Amino acid sequence: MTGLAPKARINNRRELILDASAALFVEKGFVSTSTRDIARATGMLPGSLYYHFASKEDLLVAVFQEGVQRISEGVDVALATAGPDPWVRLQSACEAHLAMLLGASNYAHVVIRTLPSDVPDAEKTLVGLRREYEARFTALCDALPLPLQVDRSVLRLMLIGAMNHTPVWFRKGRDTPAGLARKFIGNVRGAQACADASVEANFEEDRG
Amino acid sequence: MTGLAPKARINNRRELILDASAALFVEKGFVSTSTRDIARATGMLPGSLYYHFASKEDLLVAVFQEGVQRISEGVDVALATAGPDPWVRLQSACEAHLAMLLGASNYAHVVIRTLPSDVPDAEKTLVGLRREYEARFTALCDALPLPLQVDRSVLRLMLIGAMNHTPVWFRKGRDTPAGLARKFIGNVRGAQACADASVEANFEEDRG
DNA sequence: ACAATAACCAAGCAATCGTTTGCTTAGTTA
DNA sequence: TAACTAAGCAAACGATTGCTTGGTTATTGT
Repeated sequence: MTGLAPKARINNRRELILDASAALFVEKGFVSTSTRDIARATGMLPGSLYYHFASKEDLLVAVFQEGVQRISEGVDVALATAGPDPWVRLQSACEAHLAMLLGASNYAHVVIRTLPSDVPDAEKTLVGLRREYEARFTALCDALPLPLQVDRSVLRLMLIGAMNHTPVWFRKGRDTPAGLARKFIGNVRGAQACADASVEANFEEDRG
Repeated sequence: MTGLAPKARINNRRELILDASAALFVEKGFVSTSTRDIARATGMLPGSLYYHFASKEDLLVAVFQEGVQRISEGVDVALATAGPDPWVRLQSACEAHLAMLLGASNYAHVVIRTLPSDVPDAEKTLVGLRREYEARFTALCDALPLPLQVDRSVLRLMLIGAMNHTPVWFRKGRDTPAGLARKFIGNVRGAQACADASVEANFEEDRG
């Protein structure tokens, strides 16, 4: 009777709780979201949440984890069909990242909106999860054909900062994740752009 | 006896309260900072704060306002001695912005760390203040000699996003605001860099 | 049919929240 | 010295917070 895994009952509302929490965490932030808010959104009573999650912070960690997994999968899928060109690969990753961040999934948004230092007890966990994800961009930037004097680390952090700031100003309809990814990469291609300038003007248009 | 302005007593602790609040808002965020935290940090009792500020939100607005003013002044001063070159001017502005953000002044950090949507009642005020400041970068980016197809608005938002993300990863000693500004601008100079490549390799070193 | 348990409700706990109130003290002005 | 006020203390207000506890329902395997 090791019985750790709970047998799946028909209606497992765990996911419902996670969905509602993700939406609320995006809308009001973690600290400003009360367990009663979540309970109300799921049609339960506050205490009932604690059957599924040990604490409010555990709930955040679960949402955060799900967010990291989804955005990771999105990027990985994009990279799997991106071809060999380093710049195209980076742009594809950015497009997937932005699509997750600006699209319907609240989970990814929680990951970049939640400041780990706001949740001291879970800080290390969250930072670790995020770093694990961002390692993808480390690899992508290291693979770029860049002059030696370019600080790839700064380039990566620049891109990540720029992308994670988009939820503040993005307006659906005026921009698209694909369009932004193209402009972002275009802006940092730098010297490369001189050589092979308009080579992929057509590549950009068959997406988004 | 219109007497709206309070006569200055010797020890006006308003600034002390603002300083302590700014530090705490940076460390723990606005929502997670209690009025008791602020009171303890200033050596007062919680209620005494309300002699100086009508509400906790008003206190935030005051800190935010001070932050916007300081970072604006920093950028304006930098621009006043930056010369005519549009790229140099932009880089100087970025350097000043980063210096404020990563330096000793907590006020500037509050401005970029506080998500206005976390404070619904003061949201419009904060957004307005921030936009007024960021207008400087709109002008700077519009002045850049760029190919027509470059979206200056996205370039600006990219830079701002990248800069405002630096507090997350910046390590004093490993980087400097001036160094980062140089790298940031270098990364987005793009096609320009081909033409006048190493012209200002010496310009960068006499600062920071 | 029966025991087991997943899933939830109902109620309330102690702690903390932002804020208010009434009063005191120190300093200024007349 | 008397009137006034800036500044803050002491104490508590009602509301909200995350969470616990004990009981209830409904589904499940046997």
